[in-house]
Amino acid sequence: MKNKTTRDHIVEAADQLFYRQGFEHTSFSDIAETVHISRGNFYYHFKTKDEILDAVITLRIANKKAMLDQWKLDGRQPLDRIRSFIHILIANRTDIKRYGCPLGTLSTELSKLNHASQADATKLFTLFRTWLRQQFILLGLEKDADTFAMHLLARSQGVATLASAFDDEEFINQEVDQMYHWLNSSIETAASESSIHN
Amino acid sequence: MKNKTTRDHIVEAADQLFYRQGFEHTSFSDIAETVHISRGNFYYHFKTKDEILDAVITLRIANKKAMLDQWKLDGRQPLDRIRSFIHILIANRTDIKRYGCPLGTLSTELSKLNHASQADATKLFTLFRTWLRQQFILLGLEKDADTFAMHLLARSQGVATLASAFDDEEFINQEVDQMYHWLNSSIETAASESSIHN
DNA sequence: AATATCCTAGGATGATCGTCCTATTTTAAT
DNA sequence: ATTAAAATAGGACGATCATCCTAGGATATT
Repeated sequence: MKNKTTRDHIVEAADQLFYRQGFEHTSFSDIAETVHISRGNFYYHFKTKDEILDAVITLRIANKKAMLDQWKLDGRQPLDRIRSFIHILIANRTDIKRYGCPLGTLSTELSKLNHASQADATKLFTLFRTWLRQQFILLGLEKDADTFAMHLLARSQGVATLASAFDDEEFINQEVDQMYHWLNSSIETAASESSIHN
Repeated sequence: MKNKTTRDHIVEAADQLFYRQGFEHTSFSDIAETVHISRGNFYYHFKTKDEILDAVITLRIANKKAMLDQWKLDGRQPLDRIRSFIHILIANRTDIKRYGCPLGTLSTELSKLNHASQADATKLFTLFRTWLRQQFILLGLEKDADTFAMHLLARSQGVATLASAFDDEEFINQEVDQMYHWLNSSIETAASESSIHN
């Protein structure tokens, strides 16, 4: 494991601050203070705020990719991997309750700012969408794979938003249970439909 | 219908701008330009930006209440009223695709800003939550009324966020259809369970 | 040890923002 | 018609922001 560079520290601090305070509401000074670095030093590593944003998005994509890859290395099967995705809401429930979903809130904010990097933020969604779709395909649900993927993304998103608005952690548990049930019944339905046609 | 005052024009312009650009990203000048009013005149009507925000939230609550009341005046029954709620996603799909959900995006932004009015923004959610719960109770689903209400809120929220992120209007149609089905089957399930116990 | 490159610090700049103040015009009441 | 109040205009202020610049210190290569 390489030693972290100043640049790494900046990006990680910005990542957290953008998540907790939002991109626009986070200033250079905020990040500099967090990293214990002078504002001037900043400019050496990042010429503009947009460059930091790009770096943060790149970092987030890399982190999420690494997480998905790790699940595969752990030997989890497709169904279990989808369950792991749903379980993210539980694992991160404290942060989600406080700050919402890191994907959705950034995407929404950049959309309102009409920011050039909004397309990059959407790539984070696309990463999960493509990955979820692939898992459903591996389960033999090719026909509805993308629909299922988008459905799960949307529900996770909604749960995060409302859990944050109502400051309600129990709601996350409720909805996660329902999503597990939905997953089981979707697979059963598809399996019985398939057996009918065979 | 009373003539609109300058104050009304300001609040309506702010309402739209906060929705499209976000609260923080909208400046006094932005609103003043939209209303064709000098920045100075502004201060006469609203001493602080937070006052405008409060007025906007109050307006939104009033508008939504009026909408719900109208449905009742139209003679719609509880089941149909819930369908009308789901249908909002279709009716406002163009705006939702572009700017997301007006409730969720404001609530999320104020949460990140740690803004004092965040609790008021949540009242908008609570308005729908309470109303939906009441409709489910009228349908005889007392036990799960609040769970159902929150479930519908969350799904609408998620649909809006992803439709905006992926700029995908068709996804809204897909999910709305699924929500209609979910509504029917939830009612059927509850009815059959009730008949078992009787 | 010399030197070039990397890294850091902190102030300067111009723009924008929310807020405030004061002067002028319009409207309403007597 | 006179006068008090409401409404409007536009500039001023202090703070904050992203960005830029310059000077000095650290590090590495030779």
